[in-house]
Amino acid sequence: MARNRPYTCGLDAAIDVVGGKWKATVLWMLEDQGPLRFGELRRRVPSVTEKMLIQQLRELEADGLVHREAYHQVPPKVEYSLTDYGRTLELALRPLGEWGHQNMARIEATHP
Amino acid sequence: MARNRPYTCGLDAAIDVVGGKWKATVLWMLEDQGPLRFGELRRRVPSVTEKMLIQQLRELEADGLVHREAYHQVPPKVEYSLTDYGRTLELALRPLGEWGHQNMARIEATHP
DNA sequence: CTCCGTACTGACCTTCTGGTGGGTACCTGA
DNA sequence: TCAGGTACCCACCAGAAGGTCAGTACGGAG
Repeated sequence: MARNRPYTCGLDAAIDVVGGKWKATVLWMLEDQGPLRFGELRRRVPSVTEKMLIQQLRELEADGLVHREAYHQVPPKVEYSLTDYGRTLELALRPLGEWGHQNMARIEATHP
Repeated sequence: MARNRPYTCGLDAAIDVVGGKWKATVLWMLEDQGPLRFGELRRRVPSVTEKMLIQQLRELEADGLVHREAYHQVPPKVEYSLTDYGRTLELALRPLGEWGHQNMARIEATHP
């Protein structure tokens, strides 16, 4: 995402954090469906590529929104979950998600 | 913004609409400071370029979020304001804006 | 002994966003 | 006559975001 510092308002900052193409979806999934393994997450967001999903997860992890738990097994197993901080973001995103849900038809119609 | 249809959740759709670099700020300004002329808007969002501001306004207008009122005068005068639909979006964005405001220090620290 | 599944990594390429620097038309005031 | 202010438009370009395709390590199944 294009950085825009210093932020003129909280909205800038928030969009900076959650503006990646898949981040909101990942946050949503992790809140909605509990901790998920990498592969599970991937299967739930069908059109995302592995590289993209990893990239977004790494960024979310670096921002402290997502926790990564690796189990040292073979085959490898890694679980992703929301941190408390991540949960506060998800909460703040709810109204926006509902807005999008309610207006989806209109958005699809007017938005190129 | 990168389109992501069909949307997997309302959040996708909403971010698609509001994800432009300056859109949230413009929405915010128009709600907060009433109808504004092009030049006023420009002065309130200092780092935006004219081209970008116009582009974002056009898109917001096409999405039905912003109303454009041109007065046929010389020198030209154009006023931008939120539509009712735009106001509902602004409302849905509030919690996110507050989240960003409250966590701005953390965001600036952890976010590259 | 080769193939499968897991969770990645890296090189490379394409698409899109945002930025620069020019130009337009019109009237006003100096 | 000529600069100044308004609200734009257009061609071009740089860099970031996103995508494709290949490859890695490890053990178990066949």
